[in-house]
This record gives sequence, C-alpha cells and structure tokens, in this order.
Amino acid sequence: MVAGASLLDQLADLSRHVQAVHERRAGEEHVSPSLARLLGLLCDRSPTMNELAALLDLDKSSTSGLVDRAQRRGLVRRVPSQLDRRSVRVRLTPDGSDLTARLAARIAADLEAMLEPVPEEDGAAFARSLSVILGPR
Amino acid sequence: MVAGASLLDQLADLSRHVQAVHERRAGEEHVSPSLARLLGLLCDRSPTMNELAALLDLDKSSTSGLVDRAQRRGLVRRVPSQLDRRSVRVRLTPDGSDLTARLAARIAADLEAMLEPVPEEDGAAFARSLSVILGPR
DNA sequence: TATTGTTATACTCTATAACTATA
DNA sequence: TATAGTTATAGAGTATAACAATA
Repeated sequence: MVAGASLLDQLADLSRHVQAVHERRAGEEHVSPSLARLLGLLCDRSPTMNELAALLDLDKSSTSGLVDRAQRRGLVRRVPSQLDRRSVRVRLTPDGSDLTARLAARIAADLEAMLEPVPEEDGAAFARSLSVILGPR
Repeated sequence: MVAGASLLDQLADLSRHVQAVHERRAGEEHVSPSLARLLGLLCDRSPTMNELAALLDLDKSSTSGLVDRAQRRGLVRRVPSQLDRRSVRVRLTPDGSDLTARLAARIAADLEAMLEPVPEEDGAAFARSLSVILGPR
C-alpha cells in the first residue's frame, strides 16, 4: 500500500487516541500507564523480577521501583522463590486482580465504541490490514 | 463494525507500535517523546505559553519546564510579546527547525514502510476506517 | 482584581552504578 | 566469579500552590 501524508498523520492520531483511552481509564483508577502495563502483564503470569524487566523492556532497577509502588498500594506481592533464594516472583493480589479486570473491561468497551462507526463492509479489510502490519503473531 | 477481543488487542499493539517508532526515532536525536511533541507543534506555530499549554494539554508550569529544557538545548526561543508585556511566544530556532524536519521525515519513512505490506485493495477501506474512527477533522 | 508566566515543591518514572545475598 | 535483586543517586516529566509582573 502507498500511503499519503495525511494517512500517516491519521495513523499517528489513532495511536494517540488509543493511548489516551488507556491513560484516561487508568487515571480513573489512579493508576499510571506504567503501572497499568505492569498489572496487564501480571494478569496471566507470575514472573521473576528479571523476566518482568524483560517483558516491560525496563532496567531491573526501574522494574523494582515499579513493583515497590504497586506493592505499597496492595496491588502485587513479592513471593520468594524456593528454588533460587536470590529470586522472587511477582503476583497480583486479589485487589490488584480486581482492578486489572475492571480496567481491561472498560478499555475494551471504549475501543469497541471507537470501532463501532466503521462500516461493516470495511471491517474485514481493516482487521486484515492490522494483521499484515503487525506480522505473524 | 463489531470488534472481537483479538482485534482490540491488535489495535492496542498497533498503537504501541506507532508510539515506538516515534520514541525510537526521537531517541536517536536524544529527544524525549514530550520534547518531540513540543517541537512538532512548533513547526508551524509560535504560540504563547498559555496557548502551548492548551495544545499540549499540560499545566502551564509543566509547559514552562518543557520549554526551559528545550531552550537550554538551543532548540527553541522565548520571544517577548510587545502587545502584552506579561506574555511570551515560543519559537523554533534554526537548529530546532532542522531537528524537527529530520525527525518528521524519518518517522514518515518508518510508517510508510510499516504500511507497505498492506495489499493495495485493502488500502482504501483501511484509510476510510481511520477517517471514520477519528471523525471529521 | 484578573491574567501571564515562573518558581517552589513533590511524586512518578527511568537509567547507571554500587551494593547484598546467593549460586 | 556470576547472577538476582535492591539501593543510591540523578534527571525528565508532571501537577499543585504560591508568587511576580502586567493588565
């Protein structure tokens, strides 16, 4: 596909729009984008600090601080590993799990509403375009 | 359009992807996303601090700090207003202008490359979808 | 009095480097 | 020695509140 300048601008706008949805909904729960991302990763995993740092693409010290702040708010726990006593696993608390689910549901609803006005006959091409852009999953 | 969960995930991924392009290219110029956004806004405007704060959707104190850092790097200037002596206008310096143009060109090239694999026959529907999602410009 | 912009202060987020404990 | 994680420190980014200069 050959893209004009205005399409590129629209793509950037769409991106900011989606980010804004995440930020706004997270903000309603007094959660920063970084913290929201952490919670989202933890909802189906209990990684070690090192693994978490790799998933977040952050330095381990940054990850440690992020987990500190989440822990101070009762959203995650550090679980000592028995296999390697240097290591800890990070896990959502029930409160953290609830908040994460609430957040995900609201964001999904917002994005659905955002896509709703796209005419049904363009939907398939739109979905296909996203798949091609993002590559094999 | 009715969107499934995986499409919503892809939309979020696309958004992060586009953001990542901006961050990576800005990073190459040692410019933060916030600073890049400031420069982008200034490339066709010389707003007052108040106007700039509104454009960036930031507090005026945050805007002041952002302009401070840009100014310290020689990328923008504060031009005193003659009409209202409380007011200043912010303008790109030649260096800032060069950097901004370089950045915009690289980001555009990256996004074009990203869209290139979208089949030509889906391009129109994709562009139309973006327009509908973003609403009247 | 109201408005424009800056400053003081505080918190989050991030990184680098030094450190502790364990392997 | 090497690895997992934390801590010390520093800087960017943001906001609120108090302030100065001007209107």
